[in-house]
Amino acid sequence: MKIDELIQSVVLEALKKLYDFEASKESVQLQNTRKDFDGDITLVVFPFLRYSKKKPEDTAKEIGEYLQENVDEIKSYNVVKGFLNLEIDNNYWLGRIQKAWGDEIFGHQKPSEKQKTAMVEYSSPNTNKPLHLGHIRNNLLGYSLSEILKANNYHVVKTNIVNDRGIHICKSMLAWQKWGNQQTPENSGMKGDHLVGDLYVAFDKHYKAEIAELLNNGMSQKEAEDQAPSIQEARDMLRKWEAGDSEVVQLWKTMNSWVYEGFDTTYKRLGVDFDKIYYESETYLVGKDEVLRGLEEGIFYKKEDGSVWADLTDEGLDQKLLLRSDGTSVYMTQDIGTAKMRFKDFDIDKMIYVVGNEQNYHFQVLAILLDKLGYDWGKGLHHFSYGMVELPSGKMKSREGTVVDADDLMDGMVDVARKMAEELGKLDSLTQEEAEKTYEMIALGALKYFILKVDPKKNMMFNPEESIDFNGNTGPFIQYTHARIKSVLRKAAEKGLDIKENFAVSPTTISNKEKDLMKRITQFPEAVKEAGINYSPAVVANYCYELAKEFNQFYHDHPILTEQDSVVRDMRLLLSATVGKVIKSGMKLLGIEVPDRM
RNA sequence: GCCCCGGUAGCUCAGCUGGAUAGAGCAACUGCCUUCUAAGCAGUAGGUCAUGGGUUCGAAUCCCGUCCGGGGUACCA
Repeated sequence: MKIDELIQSVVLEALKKLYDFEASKESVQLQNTRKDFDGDITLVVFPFLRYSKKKPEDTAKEIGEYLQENVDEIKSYNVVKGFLNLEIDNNYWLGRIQKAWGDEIFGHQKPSEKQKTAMVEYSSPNTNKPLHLGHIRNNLLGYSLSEILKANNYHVVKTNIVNDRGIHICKSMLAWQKWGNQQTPENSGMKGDHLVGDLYVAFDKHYKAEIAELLNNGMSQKEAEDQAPSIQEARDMLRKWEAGDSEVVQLWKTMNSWVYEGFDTTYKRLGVDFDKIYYESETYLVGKDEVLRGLEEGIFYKKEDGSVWADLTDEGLDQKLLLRSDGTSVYMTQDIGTAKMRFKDFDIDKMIYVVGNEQNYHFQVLAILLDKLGYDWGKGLHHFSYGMVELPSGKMKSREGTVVDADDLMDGMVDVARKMAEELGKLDSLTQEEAEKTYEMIALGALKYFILKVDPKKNMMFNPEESIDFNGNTGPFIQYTHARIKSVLRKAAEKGLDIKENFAVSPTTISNKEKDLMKRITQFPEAVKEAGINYSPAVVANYCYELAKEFNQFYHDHPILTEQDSVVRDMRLLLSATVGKVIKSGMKLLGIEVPDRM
């Protein structure tokens, strides 16, 4: 039994014996003792005063006395106001570390029979432009959340819904036909998604020019936007696509394949992947059928112009469009179809959508609509709503060219990592190839940690000039700590020293810093669990940082290999090895690799 | 207008379901490499937790108002 559970139950016992009161588990508030006080675990006694009818100090003292007598691990206690600080025997912490080192899956829950299936949708790009910083946050969160859920005994299916059809891709296709000069990724050397993205921008440029001309000729803004030849042609192309025009469909397939190749490269570099990919072109008709069924069954209604709507005023919401008057489907229609297909394809217990908070309303409505359509899982959909990434210049806007491109960003960070490492002369002993691999690892580590350490729910600021940091509370700091540990372990191996798990030390030879570090390690499973419950990779990120920081403090003033007392040396070696293992394991949950040297 | 989210040090962020004197990093200043990796460690300075009320033994945390910022809001996704 873990020490806090034990203390909790003995506290309940004490309350019964001392004050004849049956308290609830929840009323026993245990927390880690603050650094400025003596002790390891603190019991807050304020809630018990009404039963003890004594002063806080006296109540704490009585409970403290009882605990010390009945819990072997409690060495001593002290009372400060209403806080009962308990000091735990050092050997207890050492025992936990010895156990943790031997535990293959320390921090993870054992996979069990009654594993639930969670499907996590993330990434969800449009196929008309390359991935940018906003997608990066999405991808990193989705991937990390999946890893964290796996560690919490979920069977996870990572999925991606690719928005591969619609007016946006037609715009790029049209631009290619008119101004593409037969360019392909092969003959231009361009990454496919960038090539298509540039065409999209080219379309927008021409379109804008046409609008300007029409405005000059006295047309209204709205009319001009509607009448411009480019947009007319794009719409025409979309109609042809929906009609299955072979030439259009062929071009569509070709250009999408360029984009997918580009995406794959970016995904691979980011270290994310998917178990199942859905394409909107394959789900939108399913959604349309569902909407039409809803219409027949009187769940939805049709307006005079032919458009189909849902009335959500009973739910305190508005009317929601489901099919346009021309019969074409909207985003909501497609999402209904995708959801239905997923629940048909998999035995899903928990469907999680990793989508930005700007779509909170959309997912609220989606859940209600699916529920109305008779799907009992509808209300159970979970929108993992994360905040936006803001730039110093404000919000990112594709058309205004203020986006930070994902590939460019990664390239830039690798450059900085390389420069930094060269200045420090850190990787001179490595081969060129090994060094490049390490730069990549550090750059990605910096980027991923920077994004994941922030509470997902909150908007965050990213300054491309300043946010690239490798010191302090950063990924590379944690990676560096791991490399340091590995270095010590290599030297230990050279000296023929093994990591021993079973040994006893005199409790007094464990320093405060060593104990702090041991306590921190034991908190890893709680951090993983909390991250799973709250859907928050940030919990794991911040834990890893605290652990690394504490290790560095320990490392600074505790010799390991040069320690004369062999038992103390073994303990420090074990402690270091365990920290290294936990850092690696924790960072893996964030999708961050850690190097053995840097 | 209405709905949702946020406001903590100059900047970027922690602060768990209310608990002790509000924590990190960056930036600034000061020390520490003949000893296991200085991408490190130690220290100084920096705060009316937007603001006004309320709830209670106790509020950055919960409730209400105000101000500021962001997002959404019936044929974009």
